[in-house]
Amino acid sequence: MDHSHIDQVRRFNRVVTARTGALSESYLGRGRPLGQARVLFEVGPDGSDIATLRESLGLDSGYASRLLKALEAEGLVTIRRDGGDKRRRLVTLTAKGSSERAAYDALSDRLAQSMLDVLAPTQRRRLVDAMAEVEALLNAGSVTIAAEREESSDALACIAAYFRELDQRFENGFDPGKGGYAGTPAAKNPAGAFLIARLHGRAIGCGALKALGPSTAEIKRMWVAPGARGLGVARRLLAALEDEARGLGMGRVVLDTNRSLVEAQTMYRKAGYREIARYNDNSYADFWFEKTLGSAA
Amino acid sequence: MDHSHIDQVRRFNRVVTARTGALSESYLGRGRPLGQARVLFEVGPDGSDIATLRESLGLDSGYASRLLKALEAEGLVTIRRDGGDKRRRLVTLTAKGSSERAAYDALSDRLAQSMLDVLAPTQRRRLVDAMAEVEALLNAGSVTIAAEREESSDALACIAAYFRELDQRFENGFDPGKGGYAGTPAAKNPAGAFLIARLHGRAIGCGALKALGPSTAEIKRMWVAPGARGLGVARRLLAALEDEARGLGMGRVVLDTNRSLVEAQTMYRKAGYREIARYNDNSYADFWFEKTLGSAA
DNA sequence: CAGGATATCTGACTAAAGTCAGATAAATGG
DNA sequence: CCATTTATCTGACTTTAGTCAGATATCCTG
Repeated sequence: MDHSHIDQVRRFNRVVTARTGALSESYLGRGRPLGQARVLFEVGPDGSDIATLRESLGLDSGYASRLLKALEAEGLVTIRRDGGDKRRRLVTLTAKGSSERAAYDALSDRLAQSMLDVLAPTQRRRLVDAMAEVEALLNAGSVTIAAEREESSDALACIAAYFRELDQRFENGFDPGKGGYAGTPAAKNPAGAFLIARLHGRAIGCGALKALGPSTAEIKRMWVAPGARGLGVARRLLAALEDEARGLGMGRVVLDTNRSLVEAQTMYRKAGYREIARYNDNSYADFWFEKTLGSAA
Repeated sequence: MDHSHIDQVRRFNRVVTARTGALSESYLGRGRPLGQARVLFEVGPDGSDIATLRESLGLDSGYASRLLKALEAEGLVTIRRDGGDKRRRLVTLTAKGSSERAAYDALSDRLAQSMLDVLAPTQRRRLVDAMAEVEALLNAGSVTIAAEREESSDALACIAAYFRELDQRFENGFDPGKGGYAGTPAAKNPAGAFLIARLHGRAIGCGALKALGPSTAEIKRMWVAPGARGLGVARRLLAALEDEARGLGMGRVVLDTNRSLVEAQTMYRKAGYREIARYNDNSYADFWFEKTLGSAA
């Protein structure tokens, strides 16, 4: 890889950590160790249970217990049994705790503010836009893709969102029941797969594989949530589906698409797909593609 | 200010600190406390004196002393007297120290690498570009502007760079001795000022103020280093010069500029300057501007 | 209902980070 | 040359962060 890229990233890391490190320091200004401040903040306005806190902050059980006890002694939180599972304990902020938390919140705001303050409106806009871009692309690195059951609630939600989008984008709308579209669900078709892309646990995309014959699989239901587009998730989903197909011994994948999904067609071509003749009777399809799979990626 | 901007900055801070926090953790992987690792890294390939280390890492003198002693005991650095000032001590890496430092360097590289790895080339480019933008704009906040002596070496270097640039950009070149350009140096003209813009100590821009009469000052030698453009430094320099003029009791500032400096003209107009008739015999000038100064900004 | 799993707490630690008040030696400024 | 300042070191601390091995109470499963 180009080393100038790495240098830029390192320069970025240096500058940004110097800036954001100021936040931890300003937190200390309230006379409370950082650990306690972080817990107080993480409890949040609606409270939380200890297990969730430990999970999200990565704390040892003993350590968490002591931090909370310190906050309780200061009168910032109250800890009580969970009504359902009596082993669990729920943490909620007292009035005093809420106002302390609000103070930390204000400090975070002030730091953010101070990054923008010195800039003119034009530069401010540019900074915010660039930050959004960095954030999105860094998050892209945390996107995981894994096979899941097609009947899971996340899978169904993805498919529903996908259908909804098709209905909006196709010239004459879209009805999953019509047009010879409905395929055999993967459950009834063992030689298939359903992949879900997740970002921090949230499902943000999906794609399905369905066997058409002994050596050909069809890719269907490729969808990426609008907020996660432009991050290469679709490209990765496609590659993962091809890997699945390869794993099932398939030598070729095909897919169809509608003329209104222009970005998809561009992506398919870039991924090595080439247009072929109609291979099914899906009345929503305008283009058909295929790709021959090599033995390895 | 728009709160959505603040929210974006805070989201950015969260995501980025989570990512860069990984660096500290990976540093711990070499079995040495972070404090020691940071000192070892900061010593750098060419060595450093203790005072500089303390300054840049913000360490207490006792703490620094102990950290260095630990590194010395491990055989990673040697500490010896400064030849000149014998109170000072110089720290240099041993061969072993250099290779340890290189290992930390490689860890930083690997972290940077890992941020890029998962992305496709297109997204990689976008991330690097956005990072460069964020870095530059955050640095813009650290730019300081202060009056300095016009004869200081940094001031002279700025002016030299400015003249060199004019020579390149003007259609027929530029010679500071010719064309009625040379003004009375500020030193001989008490009612004036010379401002330098600095980023982390480095001079990155300048601007001078020279009295033309009891209530009119001229702005000259406005220059910003090419690498620091687009950050609003010129705008801030201009505003600072106007403040200086105001402080000197001036009610009006004027300036001249060459037709090839298009961005400058745009900036002047945006800052409230309006074009006036020729007021001097500078043969390099094509446009003349003035601005009436209110009592407060 | 027995036996294991879970959620939390307690006590007993350790290491790291950092602070503070001198002590020492060299430099600097009148 | 004397008083100050500066650069560093030493010893004696404190606080924070974090770990680990039980102890306890509750829940879940067969």
